[in-house]
Amino acid sequence: MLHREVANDADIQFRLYGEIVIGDWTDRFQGTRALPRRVRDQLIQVAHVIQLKKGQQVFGPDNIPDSLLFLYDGRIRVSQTSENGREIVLYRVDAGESCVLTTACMLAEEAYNAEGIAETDVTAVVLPKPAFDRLAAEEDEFRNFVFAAYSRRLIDLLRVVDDVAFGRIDVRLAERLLSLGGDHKEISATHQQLASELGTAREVISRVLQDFQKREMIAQSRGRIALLDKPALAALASSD
Amino acid sequence: MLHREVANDADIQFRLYGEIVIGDWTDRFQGTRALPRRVRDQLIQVAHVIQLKKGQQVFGPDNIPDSLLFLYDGRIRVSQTSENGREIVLYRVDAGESCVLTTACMLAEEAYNAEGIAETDVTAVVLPKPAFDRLAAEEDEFRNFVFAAYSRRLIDLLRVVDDVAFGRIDVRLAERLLSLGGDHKEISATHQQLASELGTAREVISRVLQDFQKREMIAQSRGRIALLDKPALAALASSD
DNA sequence: CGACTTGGGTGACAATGTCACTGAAAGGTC
DNA sequence: GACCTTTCAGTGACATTGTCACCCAAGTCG
Repeated sequence: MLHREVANDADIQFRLYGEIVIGDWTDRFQGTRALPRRVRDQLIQVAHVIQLKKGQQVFGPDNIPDSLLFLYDGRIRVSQTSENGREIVLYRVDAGESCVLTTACMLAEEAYNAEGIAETDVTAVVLPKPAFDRLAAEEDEFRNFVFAAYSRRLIDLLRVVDDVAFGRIDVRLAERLLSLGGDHKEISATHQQLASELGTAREVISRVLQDFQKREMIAQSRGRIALLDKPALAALASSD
Repeated sequence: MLHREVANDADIQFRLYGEIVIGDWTDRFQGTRALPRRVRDQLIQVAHVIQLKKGQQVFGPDNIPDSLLFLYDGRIRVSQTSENGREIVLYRVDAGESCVLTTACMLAEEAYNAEGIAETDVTAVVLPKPAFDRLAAEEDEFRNFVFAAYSRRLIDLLRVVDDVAFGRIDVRLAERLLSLGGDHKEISATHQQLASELGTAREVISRVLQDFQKREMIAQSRGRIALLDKPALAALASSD
């Protein structure tokens, strides 16, 4: 334990005083992989790499970076919070994708209240706006990559609207439990966190989970949910 | 009346057999106005103008044009419909804006169930994808225009999510009544249409309007709503 | 006039959100 | 271990919103 803390301190030192070295990140993204070697080398020059700890804010209402973010490793959760504090997850940005929402705001010059949180430790490449502009102008591959990123987010949001406006809460919860669970049999999440996923209240989640438990689809303990009967959950989830 | 029908026929003939002539449309859009004269003349060559009657579908799940639409005149309502037939208006595209959602779908290669309806008679300029690509590559102004259009839609959708997930229905309805009314004192809309605006059910709208009526903020007759007390509606609308 | 279509009203009930409160579970301190 | 604090979850009462079934009124058209 002590050993681990020392290691962490060393990490931080490295982050503060040294250059973070990762492999050729331009290999990692569809939009940069296909570029000529010359351009990629330039990119590696002008962009810089940042690392964020799990839980750190990547962007938010008060913190709008004027650059494009390439997510090299990790995952970012983008969510929106209402005035009265309720929250809803809009989508997640996975490694290999870029986070266009910040650029969106820059261009539209309108306020919005979405924020991005590092859901895991994150390594990302920050591409300053001038470089972004130049690339978008000169490289077809890159431009299409960016357009596709925008498009994906638009589609994601259409889905969220559909779910929130027309979906049943039990169906949505079953769906989300499965997707959060992935291959695992257990999820580590509080009721409040699940409520924030779906944009509802904790009490609602508690009630629905009670119901799931009675039907023996899940088992609960503090902060954990065991997925006992995934097929049943899947059946419920697809009954929309 | 007969006279009018003849005129309409003539219109259609003109549309079918002649070129529709509108002024220099490139003057109408931020993204094209700033382009060099040479490019604008080329644009006018390759793009073609279409006219749609009020109520016609501009695009939909089964009808995805692979081109960018510039809305020269009129208004398009973009909405989404659930499986059980409920509908919600996502945003409106006004004259001078472009409709990027269709291009979004092309790029993301995913299905979605949004559709665009001409809310008035519409005149639009269709820019084929090759020309779009070339412009996006070569002209900064144009590229920024397109990015800005995407951004605006993203922001619009964030707003819809926020409203649907966290907003009260009476507040949202008051808001929408005012925005639909514009400068006028009266709105021509059925309860069902208002329900489709907000993604709710007709009965809900009926109830809330009854309430508004009791509070003397509006008066109702079949298919029409008179806005009697706009300040009161505005107060309610901004009490979110 | 009478049949038909469309728009709107209503009551009962279901689903979801809100509020106020309770107690249980985990961690830290002495 | 005993005590305290914080976080997490359960619960009942109630408000809001959505669903269903059905009715009636206003226009339309023969």
